[in-house]
Amino acid sequence: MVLSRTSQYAVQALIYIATQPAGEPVLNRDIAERLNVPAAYLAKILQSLCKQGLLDSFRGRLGGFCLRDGMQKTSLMQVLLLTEGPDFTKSCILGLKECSDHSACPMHFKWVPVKKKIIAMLQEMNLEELAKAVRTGKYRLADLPAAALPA
Amino acid sequence: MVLSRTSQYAVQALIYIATQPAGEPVLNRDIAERLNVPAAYLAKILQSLCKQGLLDSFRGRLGGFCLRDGMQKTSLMQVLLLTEGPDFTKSCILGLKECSDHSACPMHFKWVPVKKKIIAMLQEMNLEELAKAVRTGKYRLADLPAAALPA
DNA sequence: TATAATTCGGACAAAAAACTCTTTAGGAGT
DNA sequence: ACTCCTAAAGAGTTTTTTGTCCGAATTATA
Repeated sequence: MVLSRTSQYAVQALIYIATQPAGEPVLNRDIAERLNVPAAYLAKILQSLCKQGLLDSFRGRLGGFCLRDGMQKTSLMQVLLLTEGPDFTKSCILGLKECSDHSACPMHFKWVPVKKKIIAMLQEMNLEELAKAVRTGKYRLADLPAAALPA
Repeated sequence: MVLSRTSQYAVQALIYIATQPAGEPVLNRDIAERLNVPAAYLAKILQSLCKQGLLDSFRGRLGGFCLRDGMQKTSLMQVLLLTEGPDFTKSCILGLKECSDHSACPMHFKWVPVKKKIIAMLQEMNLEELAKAVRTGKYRLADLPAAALPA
């Protein structure tokens, strides 16, 4: 019931970045502090998301990470396809290499409709919306009291 | 989308054991061959399931593993609670230690109903039923052609 | 131009998960 | 009693995931 830690950090960080004023780069260090996750590891994850086109990065003073233009509405599904790999939704729950309607594992026909629900849920949540809900104070992004929010 | 390999092996093995005549111990070696899974590793998993009360084991000639009496109807939920641990269903999808209706992560209220579907699915599937469906040839347990079945 | 602040890249380390090997112990058949 | 077949147990190995460290490249500003 479970995403890899890498995916969890990625989603948390992306939502956090989306809560911040667009165009102003956010420091890796600040994200890491705010989310209470290892900074050096988070940096790797963010760098990878840059290469994959979700984020822009800027070096030097006033540097940091921003959502790339037009990526505000990226769905969690798209994010997880990047962090978990393109087979994220494709694999058999019991690990069979071949498992389809035609030749199925014993869980297949119960699992497929549930998996569809999961996919639908992930597709209907996007960074902008989630960030908005976090900004209103409705939700917590980390195991810490909601941080003071920018005016 | 996603069980640990350990859980996958456990479920596959338990269903396989349930397909075999009750009371006749099944050899670890045979299960491993049938499922195409590392035998020594599978043995550890089965030993653990013994300690946890799901299986009985017998040493020496005519030894092997059987479902413990009365465990035929064990649900996949019960199995996964053993293999994935008791927090299997309890943890936050974003990894927050505290995440509840009262103080939620941004995915919480979308995730909870989906999680309920998953849990319901896992609770309504039990070893006996699954084994029966496999015995009829309806489903495959491994990436191999369905094995010849005992008369 | 110098400096401080940042990301980038690669190597490294630690921890967890997956898997193996070897030895011991127990039970069945002869 | 002896032998063979099995699981049990524990240590060890390999692979993957998670996490650290450090030096180099880049940029704003004084």
